[in-house]
Amino acid sequence: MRASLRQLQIFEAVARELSYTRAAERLHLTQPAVFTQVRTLEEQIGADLIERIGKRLYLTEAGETVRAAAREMLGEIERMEARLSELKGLSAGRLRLAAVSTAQYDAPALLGTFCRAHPGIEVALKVGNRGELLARFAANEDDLYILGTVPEELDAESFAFAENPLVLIAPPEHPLAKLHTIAPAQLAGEPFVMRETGSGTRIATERYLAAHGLAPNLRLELGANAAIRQAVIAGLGIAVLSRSTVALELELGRLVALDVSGFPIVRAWHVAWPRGKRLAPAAQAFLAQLRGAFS
DNA sequence: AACTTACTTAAGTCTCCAGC
DNA sequence: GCTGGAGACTTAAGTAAGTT
Repeated sequence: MRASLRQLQIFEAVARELSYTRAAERLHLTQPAVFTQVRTLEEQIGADLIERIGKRLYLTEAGETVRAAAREMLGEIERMEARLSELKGLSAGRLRLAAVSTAQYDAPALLGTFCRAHPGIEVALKVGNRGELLARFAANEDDLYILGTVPEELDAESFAFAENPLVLIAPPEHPLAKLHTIAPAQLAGEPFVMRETGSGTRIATERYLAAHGLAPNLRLELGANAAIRQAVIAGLGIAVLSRSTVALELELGRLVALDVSGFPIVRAWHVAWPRGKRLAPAAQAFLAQLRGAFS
């Protein structure tokens, strides 16, 4: 048998996703490439590993066996790489970082500083919404996670490393735009554009409104901060967003930050990792940089 | 019935490497 | 240094199943 490590790696991804397309996305390949690799592996092994019933894929018994073996081998290789990079210190290694989408405006600057200080370290940044990030956390897919607040029920170690002020934005022609020290009660009935339930800024907005006895008037729910920004510019409502998300629009005057008491809501960015996780030198160095930046 | 999604196949490109 | 084969990948076109 001449199965290659690459074939096993690709097969493992397909077995995990039960989809050639999703495995291809995960591996940054095209779907036919993934398909042919798995087909070649099957030919090498001389057995079908995957069967298709209708549109769904299933692992055969041989597939389950190969998958278990592939996981062990790939895990062993990962441990070997980790040990080797420890031996090499910070001259080599990998930092896998995941950040909530709101942080995507702040994260690159942090990474830039880190990459200049440690050019031998390969850095991967995944950006997703809060739910996606927590799923990745649960699956232990990254070294460190950057998010607004760390859920209490999460078994994580964390610390705050930067301020994250949330501003209340409106288009410049909005009646409240010219006013100063606006009372929260004047927001009653204002239509809001918000992120999906469970997002950090959504939670902060609802908490603020509730604290002032206001019921949220949700006009539009959008899944991305950029979309919310455009909706507010278009006059569909007002919104609470991280200041870094709208810094450029505020500067250009396409949006204004309303001077409502209580705003900006000052929150902090947190970095988190699974409690007890043995962090690689690269991750430890990144944490040290973050600690240095805020203190 | 038309459309969308997902898998399959064929043909071709690119890169690496052994052998001359 | 050149050449040809192998391996890994992409593009393009096609088919089948599920959805609207």
